[in-house]
Amino acid sequence: MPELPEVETIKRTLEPKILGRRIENAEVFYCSIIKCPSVNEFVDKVKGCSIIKLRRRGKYLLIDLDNSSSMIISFRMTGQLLYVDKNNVGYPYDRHTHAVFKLENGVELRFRDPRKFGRIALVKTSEVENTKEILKLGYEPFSPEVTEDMLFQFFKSRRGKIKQLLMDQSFICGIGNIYSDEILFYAGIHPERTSNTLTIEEVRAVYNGMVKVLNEAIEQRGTSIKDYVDGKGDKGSYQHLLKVYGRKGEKCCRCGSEIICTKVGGRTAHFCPHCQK
DNA sequence: ACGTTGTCCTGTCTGC
DNA sequence: TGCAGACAGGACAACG
Repeated sequence: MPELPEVETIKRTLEPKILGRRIENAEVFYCSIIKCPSVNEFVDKVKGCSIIKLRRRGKYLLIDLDNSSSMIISFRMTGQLLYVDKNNVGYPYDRHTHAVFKLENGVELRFRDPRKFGRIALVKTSEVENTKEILKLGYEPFSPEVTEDMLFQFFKSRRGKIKQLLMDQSFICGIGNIYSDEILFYAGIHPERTSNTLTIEEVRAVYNGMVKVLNEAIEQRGTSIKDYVDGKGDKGSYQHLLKVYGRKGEKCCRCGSEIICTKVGGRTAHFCPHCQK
């Protein structure tokens, strides 16, 4: 679930709570969430370290520690990283809590994930950019290199469906199923349009939609449809502003036609058949 | 090189 | 009501 706006919100909500805090202990209850190294080694290395920096790359959250190692956290569909303060630290772990970081002053960071798809890797900070996960990421959507012209050239060079290209993390990272639908609605582009058929005007609309939708979603602190909550356990509110995602059968806010839902590359795609060509 | 499909999991929704 | 099956926001491997 967490796409760029959600991971950015998790980062922003955790930062003031955990920056500079020492990890006194760590416990892992579901071993598969630790991608590397071994669970024992992970716990040993993390123990006693202070958190010196939080970063986001695409949909990954990076937590730098003061022993020159970094956690690379992937939330996948249902992962959560929750700050638990002193008043709630006695609250028992539920069955979806797979790892706990006990911080100084008796507070905790709990990693929950009902679907168990989320992963945490621990690597040398200097090697973060060379890990398989991070290496394959393309541009950040707000990077200055991403421009209308750059998008136009890229779309021209490919023949995939526009929705799938927007979700291709090796091109632009951070956009998933929800925001690709919303961006394409904004742009008035059908999700199955072959990318090289887009005119420069249409690409401009996609670019503007990407910037607008992602910025608004960050402002609204993400989209909470099911599981997503930020680092403090609070829901976001962009779900109220979604125009097409999850609105199958409802009327398009622009033209009143019925929003429909199909599959594009195995993923659900919501769109207005009248507004999106 | 690219696109498609299956897999990892559990919770929830849909339809019979 | 109960239950089986479909389906879910992601990423990756295997295959054609």
